[in-house]
Amino acid sequence: MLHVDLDQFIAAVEVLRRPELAGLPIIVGGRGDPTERAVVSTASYEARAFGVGSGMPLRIAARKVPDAVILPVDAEEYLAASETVMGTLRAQPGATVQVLGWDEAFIGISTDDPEGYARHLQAAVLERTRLHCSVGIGDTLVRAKVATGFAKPAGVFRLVADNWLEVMGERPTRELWGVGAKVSGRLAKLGIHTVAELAASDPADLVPEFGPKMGPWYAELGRGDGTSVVDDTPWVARGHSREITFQQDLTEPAQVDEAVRELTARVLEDVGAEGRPVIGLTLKIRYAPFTTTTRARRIPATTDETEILARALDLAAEIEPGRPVRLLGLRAEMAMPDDARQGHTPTRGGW
DNA sequence: TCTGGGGTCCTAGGACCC
DNA sequence: TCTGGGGTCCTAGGACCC
Repeated sequence: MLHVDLDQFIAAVEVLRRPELAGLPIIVGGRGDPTERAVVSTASYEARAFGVGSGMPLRIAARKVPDAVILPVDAEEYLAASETVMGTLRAQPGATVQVLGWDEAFIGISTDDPEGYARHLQAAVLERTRLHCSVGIGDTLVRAKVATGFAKPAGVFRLVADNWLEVMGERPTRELWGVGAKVSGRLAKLGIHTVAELAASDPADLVPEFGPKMGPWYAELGRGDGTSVVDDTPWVARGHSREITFQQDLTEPAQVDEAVRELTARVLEDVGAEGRPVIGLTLKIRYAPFTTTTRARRIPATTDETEILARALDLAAEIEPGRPVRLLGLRAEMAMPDDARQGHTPTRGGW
């Protein structure tokens, strides 16, 4: 299968509607105001050269790149561009398309010439959207996904069982899809630093550290193994959430109360559009300066918005009085239809 | 330097039941 | 008084991804 990933997607979409920005260091984040509390969503390659990356505070990014063009996030525009890209991929005869996000998808296809097919896809996407993409070819989803990293920008790379260890073996485990900073550190404590070492590890040896599911799964990941099924079953969200970072920390209970009403209204916009009952609520609380905690409740299934608001306010009542609050998030978990796809990427998280 | 906003899934531990 | 063994459900927290 193939994995398609648009190059610097958000920045590229911004350049499409403002061609004069081509070649400039572009930073997209928040409302585009670097004096506000916000972080970078995407930086163009020109801005990345200054050390700016996703997740960095916008204020810091602006300091690193004094000449940067800083733009607000325009989710609707990116979603529209994404739908055109995915539509182009789905229009390819014989292609099964599993969307992973705005700018990524797996493509299941049967072909004798995957490189040729990859080039064909790139040309089709470029012609339809004027956007460039990179394509990874693999014999598992994990290998295809990792391959795309070697294809950037605008290239094609093949990673299969035969060359997996040759290409990835000496690289740190952190480069695997699903291994982050924490897990790579815990693996290192077990003497496992490289992908080859992880691939050679006994899955049972990882169970005490990572549990019965994750332990063996990491060993499999080290070998690049896993599913090779591209699943285009429509995705059904398990829940919807909204977060607000306050420009000034909240100190009064009345402010918190008002914020929870606002959050609930926003979450219900998404939930209400689907009409599925809410079965759980989670309130995320970030106290200043930086401790995050959650309060969760399972609730009797309901679509009654007054009832849901009352439950959200119950959770808010558990916020420690007098402690400044910097962020609040509310997540509503919804009942799942029986035929919904269960987990559609080889890793938890993602889309 | 000071940390978005949207998601998914796993684990540990306690409560509770038989 | 001391306390099995298995199971499910729930909450809090952690980790990762885009």
